[in-house]
Amino acid sequence: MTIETSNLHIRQFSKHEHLARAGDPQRVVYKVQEGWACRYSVIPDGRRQITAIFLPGDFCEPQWLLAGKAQLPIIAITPMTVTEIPLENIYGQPGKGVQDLLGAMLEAFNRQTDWIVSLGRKSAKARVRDFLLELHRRLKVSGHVSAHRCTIPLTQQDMADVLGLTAVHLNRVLMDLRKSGAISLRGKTLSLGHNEHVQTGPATSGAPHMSIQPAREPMLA
Amino acid sequence: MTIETSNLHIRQFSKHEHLARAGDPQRVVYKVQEGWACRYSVIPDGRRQITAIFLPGDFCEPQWLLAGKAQLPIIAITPMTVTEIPLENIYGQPGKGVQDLLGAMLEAFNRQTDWIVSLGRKSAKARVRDFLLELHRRLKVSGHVSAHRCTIPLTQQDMADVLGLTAVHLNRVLMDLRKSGAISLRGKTLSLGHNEHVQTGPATSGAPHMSIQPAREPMLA
DNA sequence: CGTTTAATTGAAAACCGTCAAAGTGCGTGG
DNA sequence: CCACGCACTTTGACGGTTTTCAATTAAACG
Repeated sequence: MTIETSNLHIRQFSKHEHLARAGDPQRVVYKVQEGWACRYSVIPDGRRQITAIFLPGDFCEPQWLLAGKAQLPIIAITPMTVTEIPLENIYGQPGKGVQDLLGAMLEAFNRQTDWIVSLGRKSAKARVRDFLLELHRRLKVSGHVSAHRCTIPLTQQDMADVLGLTAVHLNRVLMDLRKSGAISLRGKTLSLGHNEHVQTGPATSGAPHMSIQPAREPMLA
Repeated sequence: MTIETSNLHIRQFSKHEHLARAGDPQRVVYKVQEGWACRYSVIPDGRRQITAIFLPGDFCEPQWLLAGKAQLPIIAITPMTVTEIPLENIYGQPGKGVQDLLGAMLEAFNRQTDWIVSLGRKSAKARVRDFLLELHRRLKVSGHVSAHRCTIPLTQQDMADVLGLTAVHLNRVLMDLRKSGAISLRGKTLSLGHNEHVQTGPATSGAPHMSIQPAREPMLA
């Protein structure tokens, strides 16, 4: 359902509804207002790998501007509210709109690079810890978090599919982290002990407020 | 060393020389003419994860156009010849140059998504097989390959660092693949049995000749 | 409340890493 | 030309991590 509100198309998705399916032509990009979504692929044996998580404030997905279609399906993890950003209107004026999207694409790119490092070289425990800390960090930006506590609407199967683990093993790691103190996820509530903001790893995603840094002149000025 | 040849800056790198270091401002993007390079990160315990491989014909790295700097180091795997593409000259005219770079960035993005799936959900054997097949496929584009044979200048440690494995285990998988027939890497020579061109997996990287598919009008027309 | 979905636990096996050593190839210098 | 050094590959034995299969408990939802 689409509603026009002062030049802003608002749209809702219900839990487990697809925002896009593989190959769908996309003439809009979504900006998430409320709720979580993810991009995933399913391999032949039926297992799933989640390859991106979309939180409030995120664009979904910037690269649709370039590709004109969704390569992979996006599904809502919770009920969602999004605004639609039409791509047609953006071509003519290569200004702030395009710049924002390309900057967001760069962020997403760097986040993927970090996940390759995580999946390739970190233990299950470190992956889980870093993932939860990253979620907490990203949620801060949109104010969905108090100092040491936030809500994670993912099931353990969802997290396992992000982290390249089985749900059973993820569960064991979560228990382990609880006993180790510091990080505990009970139900949907994530609690961080103190001193959990320390640098745990992202090499590229960098500072919370990363933006485009042109070599000389701003691109597309 | 930089040589001017009809408006084309040619540059050489020797084996193991860095094309860029973490944080380096970049006012150019390279186009690889000869040789291989890779992007990597090193985690605190000293282990390395390679997050991109650059082959002849590839841009290294398109996202420098947006970021204006290298987030991660790039190192030459073999001696290399590259041409420099200055970014300043490209800003003014948002034409083919920018479009090529953004298209290449999209390809790199999709390739990273595929590697997340591979690292997260495939066995070591499938990862190695798919990686070697992908290299063969990519080398075809630049004609560095005969039908069922090509040269892979990577050491087994390099490949292990791409695939998130130890060099010892990678070696065992390679032996296993040789005995299983079909795929064998001996020295630097990769030989494919017949019928190894079948679809093994990439969900997003798509057809060899992927290009930007605008939703309506070409972006930056 | 009953039904469904998600979380938790246990035991066994498969997969992959670690450590240590030996073998191979290749270029450099004597 | 040969000997040496060096980097890379290969092998074995062992241990740890993660998966698999199966069952049970707890929580969420009508």
